[in-house]
Amino acid sequence: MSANSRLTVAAHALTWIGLYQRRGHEVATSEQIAASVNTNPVVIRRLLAELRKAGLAESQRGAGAGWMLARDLAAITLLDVYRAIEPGPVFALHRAAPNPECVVGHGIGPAMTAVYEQVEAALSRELARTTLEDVLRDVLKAA
Amino acid sequence: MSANSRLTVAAHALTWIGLYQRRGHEVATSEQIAASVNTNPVVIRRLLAELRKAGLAESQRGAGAGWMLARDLAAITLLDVYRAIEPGPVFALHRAAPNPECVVGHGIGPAMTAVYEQVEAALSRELARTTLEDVLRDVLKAA
DNA sequence: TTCGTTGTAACTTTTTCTGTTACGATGAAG
DNA sequence: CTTCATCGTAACAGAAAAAGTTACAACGAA
Repeated sequence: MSANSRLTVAAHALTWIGLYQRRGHEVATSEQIAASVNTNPVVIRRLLAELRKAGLAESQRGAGAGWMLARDLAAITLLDVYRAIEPGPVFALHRAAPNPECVVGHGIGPAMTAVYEQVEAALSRELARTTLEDVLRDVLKAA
Repeated sequence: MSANSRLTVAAHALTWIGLYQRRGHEVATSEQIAASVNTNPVVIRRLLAELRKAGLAESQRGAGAGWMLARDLAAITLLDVYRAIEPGPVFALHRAAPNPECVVGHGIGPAMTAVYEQVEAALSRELARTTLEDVLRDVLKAA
């Protein structure tokens, strides 16, 4: 599976902002966040832009600009983050449509789709069980 | 998510072999299977080679060669197939290690790993609930 | 010996994520 | 009303994996 790190980085960024704000700061810059994640600030801005569209983050422009949480860490689940940044499903059907004249080729798509929907539902239930507050608690416990 | 169709194609191939054998044939060739999946025979051979390593399929060489199931369709779950062809996890941690001097950068890896293990477990449970016999039944029902 | 099929290497194409550079837009501060 | 730090975003390069393709040696039943 060509796994990606988008959910990890998004959770990292939001958790970082949450902790930073909890320590009395107004806004966090993409450069600060990128320094913690160890990546390029543009990568962070792109991800946070998607999270803003989903109503999880907010940004200010101009001098003293930066990023804030739109809601408390406890009100953001990993499912919220996942849905904000991963539009596609985990499993895909055939790249090219299978032979419709073959019984299996004809029926396999709907059959697998039904299974994949159950899998996505289970995955969603699991991601919904953890909030970013839980993540931050684990992070601070490890320190 | 960079979804891939490997599980779909593998399930398709095994189900096709199962149905073909059930209709009285000894072996199925990669060319026949590829015609149903609508792909290149080498793609099928590569996938089936991995399934053979996992003990799900068998092959004969020489003239009249081809592929057979190593066990009945009812004894193969989608989890078996998934494990045979997908070595990696669904979610990845950071590509480059985050800043270890930052509290979040230091603790986020273990925290997310714990979550991802729960997610993979849920995904496995769900895939284990469906056998290829179930898939074939759905396929034939749709015909 | 023939011949159809597997086994596998090698290469190309496609796709997605990631990293990087560049620069206009914004808006608070002075 | 100028300055300047930061966002917003386009554009492109690089990396990695899946998928497609070609080629050919190895095999083994007939």
